[in-house]
Amino acid sequence: MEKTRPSPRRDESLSRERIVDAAIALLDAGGADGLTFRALAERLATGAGAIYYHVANKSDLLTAACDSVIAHTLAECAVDGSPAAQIRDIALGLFDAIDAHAWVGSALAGAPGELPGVRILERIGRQVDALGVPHGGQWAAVCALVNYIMGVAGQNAANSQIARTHAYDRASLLDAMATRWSQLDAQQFSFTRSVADQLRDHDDRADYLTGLDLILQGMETLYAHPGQKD
Amino acid sequence: MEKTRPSPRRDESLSRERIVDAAIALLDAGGADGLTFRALAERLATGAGAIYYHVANKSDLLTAACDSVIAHTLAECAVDGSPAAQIRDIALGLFDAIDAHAWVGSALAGAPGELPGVRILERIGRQVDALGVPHGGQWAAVCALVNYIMGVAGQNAANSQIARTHAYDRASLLDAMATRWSQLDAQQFSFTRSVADQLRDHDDRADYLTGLDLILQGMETLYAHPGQKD
DNA sequence: GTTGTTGTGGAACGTTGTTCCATGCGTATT
DNA sequence: AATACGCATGGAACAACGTTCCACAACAAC
Repeated sequence: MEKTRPSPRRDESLSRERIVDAAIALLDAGGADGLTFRALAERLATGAGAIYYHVANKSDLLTAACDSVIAHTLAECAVDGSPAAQIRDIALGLFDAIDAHAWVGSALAGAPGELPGVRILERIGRQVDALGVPHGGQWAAVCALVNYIMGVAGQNAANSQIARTHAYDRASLLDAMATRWSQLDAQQFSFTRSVADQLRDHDDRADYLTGLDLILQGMETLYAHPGQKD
Repeated sequence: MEKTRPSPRRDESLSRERIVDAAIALLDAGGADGLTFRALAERLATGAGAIYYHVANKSDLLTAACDSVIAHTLAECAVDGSPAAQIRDIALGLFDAIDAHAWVGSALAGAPGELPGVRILERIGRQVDALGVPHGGQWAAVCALVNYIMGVAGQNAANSQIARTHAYDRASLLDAMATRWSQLDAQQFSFTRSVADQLRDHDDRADYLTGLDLILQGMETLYAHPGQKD
């Protein structure tokens, strides 16, 4: 039986929601390392112990913050259009959300099977079903899409983590990486050197979409389905 | 000018290689949290300060340990067969390596653009080129493959991290997750519930390969190339 | 033997997540 | 109205971590 909250002592009393909101603010401002129980306590004008009454531990808090962002992101994705178009819309929405809140990437990667990840699985799974993929192949197909998205998310998270700790911007980070790549051994790393230049001014978002389309195309080809096109 | 090492004081003196090997042993035994400068110092019968003379910091050490595993793994992959077959071989080799040393997954994800990641990029890039993908599409294609592999790696790392801290084995972990999924709201999470059962006894490796083939198939379809089949 | 450099070991510092507990406030009971 | 109870709070304390620092040992060169 749910007991109605016995009217908090103040209107500004502590609550899981207020804690999660403050955590998101700290994470957005300081990256994954910006979330600290001490900073959180200060921002909420309380002690560290009080927070633990509403939140199990840091991992729990991080997952809750992540879930808040994911839920809001998915709520704003289109619910019409062809299945493939919806998948692209969801994937792009997630990309932009993770780009804006890089910590979401690592939080998502660190909490497999938890609510935020499940939300993504659900939304993509429905569209894969609508796409006509046979039941036997749905699990593998959805996993492929989700794993790809998570992989990109992880890379983005790591990149902006590095950018933050080194106080670089994205451009100089990529430039430094491209320079390092082009100094590699010519024989041992011929391919890497050949793409080092493209690294400098490539479009993350566009490449992301291209990769997504590769998977979607593979699904369409392998699970040949009746007619419906993008 | 390279100065020849002035003959170390002992044969069992400290060296970067010995440190990295000890780090790998600790990581294999205790997961990503098992690597500690104190534990490392104890195992090497020295102090923490001495280690810092050979290694810049923990991140540097972790990347070096990761690179050692990746380099050895890639060295054992087949160098014959069709490009697609070689890509599968490389991807499977990486999967097994990360399965055996789960910490490699997170180390790889946390060091984008560093040597271990570049090794993977290079090996896959060459095969994508051999596959007949036009130069303009190679970067995106390779990124798609690598991102997918990294996504799976991250998930595996997170899963075995959880399994370790909760002292679960893989089976009970998946079982607990499946149970949690099947208790979700029937309307809001219909797809997730429909695949919850498949979660219990699915084959990670097989699903991984299926996803990989999805991408390879997409590449074959989109970048239609002359003849060569798997 | 003396000097100088290359490595070494361990103490110390600042920061973190987490635990613990004395205390305050609100509600219910008498 | 006074008391008692329990939810919720704030902050002190603890163990562990990465990292820095420095006194000093081992070897090489002279």
